[in-house]
Amino acid sequence: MKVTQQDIARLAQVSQSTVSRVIAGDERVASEVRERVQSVMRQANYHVDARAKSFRSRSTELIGLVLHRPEEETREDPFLSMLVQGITESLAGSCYRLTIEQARTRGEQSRIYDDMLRSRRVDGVLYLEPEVGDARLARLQKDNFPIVVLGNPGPLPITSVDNDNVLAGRLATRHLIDQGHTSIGYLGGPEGILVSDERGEGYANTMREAGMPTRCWHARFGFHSARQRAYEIFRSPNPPEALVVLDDTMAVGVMQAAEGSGLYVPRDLAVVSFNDSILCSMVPPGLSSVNLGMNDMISLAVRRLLGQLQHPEAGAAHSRTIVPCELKIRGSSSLLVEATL
Amino acid sequence: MKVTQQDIARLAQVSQSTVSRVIAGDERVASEVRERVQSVMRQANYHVDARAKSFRSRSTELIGLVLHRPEEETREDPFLSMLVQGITESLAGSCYRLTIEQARTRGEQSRIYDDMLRSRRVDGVLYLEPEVGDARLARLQKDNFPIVVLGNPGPLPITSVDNDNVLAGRLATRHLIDQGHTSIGYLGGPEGILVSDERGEGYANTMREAGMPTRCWHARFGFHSARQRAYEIFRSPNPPEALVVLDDTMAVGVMQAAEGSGLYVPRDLAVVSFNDSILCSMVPPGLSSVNLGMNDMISLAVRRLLGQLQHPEAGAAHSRTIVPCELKIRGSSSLLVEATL
DNA sequence: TTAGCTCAGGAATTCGTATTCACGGACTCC
DNA sequence: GGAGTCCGTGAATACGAATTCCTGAGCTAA
Repeated sequence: MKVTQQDIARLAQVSQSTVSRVIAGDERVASEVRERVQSVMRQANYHVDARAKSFRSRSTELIGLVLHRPEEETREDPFLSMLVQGITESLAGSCYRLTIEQARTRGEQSRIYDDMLRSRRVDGVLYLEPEVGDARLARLQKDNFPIVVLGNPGPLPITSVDNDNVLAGRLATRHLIDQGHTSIGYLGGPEGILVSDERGEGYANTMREAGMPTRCWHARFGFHSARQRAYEIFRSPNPPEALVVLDDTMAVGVMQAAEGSGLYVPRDLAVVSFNDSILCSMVPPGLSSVNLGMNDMISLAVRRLLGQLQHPEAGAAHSRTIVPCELKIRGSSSLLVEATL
Repeated sequence: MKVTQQDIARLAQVSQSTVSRVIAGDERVASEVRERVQSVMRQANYHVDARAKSFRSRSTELIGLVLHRPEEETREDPFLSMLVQGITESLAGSCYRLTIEQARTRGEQSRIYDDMLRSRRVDGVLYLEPEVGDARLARLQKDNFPIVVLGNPGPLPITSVDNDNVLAGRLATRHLIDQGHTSIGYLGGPEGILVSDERGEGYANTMREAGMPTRCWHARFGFHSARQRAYEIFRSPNPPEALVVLDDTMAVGVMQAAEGSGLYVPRDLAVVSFNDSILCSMVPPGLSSVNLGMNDMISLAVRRLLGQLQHPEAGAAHSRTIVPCELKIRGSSSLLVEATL
């Protein structure tokens, strides 16, 4: 049957309290007793019952993350992989672990976060990309749950870690302007996606400041959709000679469409995108891309959350951190750069 | 303060037991009482305390997964993304959720699985790619913990879901032979990786049966390492005219090295790899790849595990399922196929 | 009419651990 | 040398929900 601290106590001729103290590493237990208890525990193959422990100590030692259901195209999304690996790696060494749920729809996400925290299934959450004006998030914040937002919490006083998508958009656009292009377009994701809009905003601001006209297109996420939209763009009356594209996957679609349309990259079409993923090295002539510091962002967010969990009293303080981004220039945007992949 | 069933009971003028019964959906509660209780719960914004519930009902409603630390190159591994999305999606509708931990080393993985189960942090696990002769896994099996292996459990009587890597290796090789190639090599991962060895075995068997000599190379995982190794291969005295490569990412590295070595794919070098990921469509002229049915494998494994959790009495029975694999032919292995990406 | 049965719901118990309180002995300090 | 302090340990309690046991009311059947 199940071995409990009671059993260990009996075998080691001590009380259950002492067993608990040994496990907790309480200094006040005599080393002789401690060793006896530890030896018995080892022999009996005792493991603390996490359920009882979390019940009694009021802590599940779990942090939560809610994804939303991927579209078919984003099943292989490398960002999710980075996210999960980054979080679990940052959690190593702490007592906390990660639990993940999936929301069917965008709106369901906040419902699940709410339920997770209120039913105490987790001690805190990494809140992924809240929607603007998320009332549930606001209430959770008021109730002082440990939350760190990955993205933009809007006006809410919640600790957040984000990257500067507007700036990233500017960097990409500025670079293309510096390369001498004047006819530069932006290909974003579906309308209303914050990340896409922000990068587009950076693009638009920069173009306006340079006195150049802006041209924006939208496509669904993923390679195929971007490729198809790019074909349409290249067939249009006055196609752009450079494109800022929402992410690397989509940019690869664009480059393939360029090739299929008889356009050479970067001579006939320059491309810059975002994320600086491994893809950028994979496709000739190399894809220029803005590195958004995702890994830093993730590990920083975890550190912030762990901080909150360890110092719950500091509830009032919150911070907003923007990780720096950096443009990596490769062959897709510059003839000067060798095809350094 | 915290709202408990006690509080609800008081407000609704019933006993705590009745509140619990209402929550559990017990038929025997009069509908009038039920509605009163439910209304009070809603007003008080009551949420069941998951910690107390899991303590009392002896179930955490969590299933566990242990990753091992990625090498730098596999941080963006799309397989992990598929895995997490597939699992969480398959779990939707059940009461179970996913929790993920990371092992620093390959050997630590089984330690963590062991601890998870023995300390009852999870109700069951999806056991990823056990090492051959994993003694800890054997003991867990004996102790009747709910486990489904994703991969090969060896001789252990544990339910498992796997793909047939040997067959996949055969399909890839057979195809290259059918294309008229005679000098076909295999580029695998690091030595001792089961998946790599199995695919290599399929390759070797097929070559032997066709009376052709085998040539195997190894590289570390990832794009860069494969590219570098491929350059070396192409510089060698008698380079192969076709390569079976461990996975798509590595195959892209190979194709890039081919281009850099003045070899045209598929004319001078044919390439076939495994996974049939989105990459295959991304790189010209399209990468032939064996689709291993990962998505099916994942959702099947989850279903099996849920089955075990719901029918723990059927402990003795175990099954082994092999999901079918299928070769997708693209431009990298056949001149006949248009560059259909 | 009464023994027996059904049924809704209350009272009491239980799960395994962490923690608080209590206690006896050893020690310190004036 | 007596009062106060510290220390190691055991006894007792609390955590919140699920569950078992029990009760009293209403019903059926002989």
